[in-house]
Amino acid sequence: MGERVLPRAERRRRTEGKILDAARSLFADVGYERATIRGVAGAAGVDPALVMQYFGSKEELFRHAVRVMPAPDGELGAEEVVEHLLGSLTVKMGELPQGSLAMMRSMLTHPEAAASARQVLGQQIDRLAEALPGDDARLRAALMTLVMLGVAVGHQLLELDELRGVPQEEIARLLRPSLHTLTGQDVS
Amino acid sequence: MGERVLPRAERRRRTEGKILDAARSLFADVGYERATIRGVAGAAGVDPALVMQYFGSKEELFRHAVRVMPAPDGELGAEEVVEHLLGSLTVKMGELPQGSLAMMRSMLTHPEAAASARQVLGQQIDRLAEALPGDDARLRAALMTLVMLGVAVGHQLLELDELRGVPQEEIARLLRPSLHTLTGQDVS
DNA sequence: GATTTCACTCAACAGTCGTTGACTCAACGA
DNA sequence: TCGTTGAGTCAACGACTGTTGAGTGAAATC
Repeated sequence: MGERVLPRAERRRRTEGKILDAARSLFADVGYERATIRGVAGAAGVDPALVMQYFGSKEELFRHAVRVMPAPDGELGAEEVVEHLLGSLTVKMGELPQGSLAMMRSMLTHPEAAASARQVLGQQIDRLAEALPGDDARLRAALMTLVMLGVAVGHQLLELDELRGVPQEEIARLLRPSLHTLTGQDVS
Repeated sequence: MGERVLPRAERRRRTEGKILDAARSLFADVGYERATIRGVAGAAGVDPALVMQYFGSKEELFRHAVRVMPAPDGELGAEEVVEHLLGSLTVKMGELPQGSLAMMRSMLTHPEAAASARQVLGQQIDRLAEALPGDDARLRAALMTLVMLGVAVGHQLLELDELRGVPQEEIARLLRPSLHTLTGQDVS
């Protein structure tokens, strides 16, 4: 057939990619503890020993699988912060990168995933807080972040019937006022 | 010492209780998959085989540990629904019953815990929805429930620094307007 | 007081897991 | 062309898991 002979470096790259894809998918589906090296290797069409040879350990494989981008930041106004959050919802409802899903799926049971989640949420909170007025900005930023986390968990991981098939625009529309009141813009 | 001789039935009851307490605590701390029968038995000061003899299997033990009360319902107005939610937050911030914590901890990785969580959240949503006006009441009820879930997860399970030591009244105060806008009371 | 019941323990089985070392064979450099 | 590198496989080890069956001794029953 069209079986081209690939140079070694390229072949290595592709195999590593297949393993990482399989790992991300499995971690996202069943979480860290239920995902097995054998399962990942099987899904990638590869021997389990190869996974170990490439990534060293299951922990390290997980670490590579959930590597998360450092969030490109720019100065935002308090107003557009809400839209940015709702935008991240849009991406969350569609195809949230499987690496993030894997991290979220495991964050309640795998200590390292929990630490990673704390870090990601923490810098999200930091970004929000410095765009919000008031001295309890951090607390309100944390609550806004957790609102989004709750919705993402309910939709992506628990797959609640009430959110199934609901267009993200409608969720964003309903959530917008709630997030807006948390910005502390309006005087009480 | 004061070692009274207990009748068999009473002794059995106490031992089962110790096992269930240990199970709830361990399930809540590390989740279903990382909790072991040996760990539960050790914490209860009992042989692992006894846990099996009493509860049949690890699954059954978990089922008994997370048994949740059927939520005593009464007809509520749309207004007081928010206060009821915030009240459940109060209990969530303090000592949410360990059984519920165990269920929450495991809901992302253990399929049966996920099903249980879906059921509990579902009936919570139902209660809310029938107290809310509008035809998208169920969706708004689901979002309100997920808001609370997100806060509970962030505080109880992830233990975010931003929420550590924050009195529940302040969280309730900040969350109240957000939940209120989700009731759909105000015209747009 | 003899017998039965039952709470509880001990030791082991069988399966699965992460991990490892020796091995095969094709691509590479000289 | 020949030795070397490295991608990939195979079989196994040791640890840990849920689970089980036989066994022990004290409380319950007669």
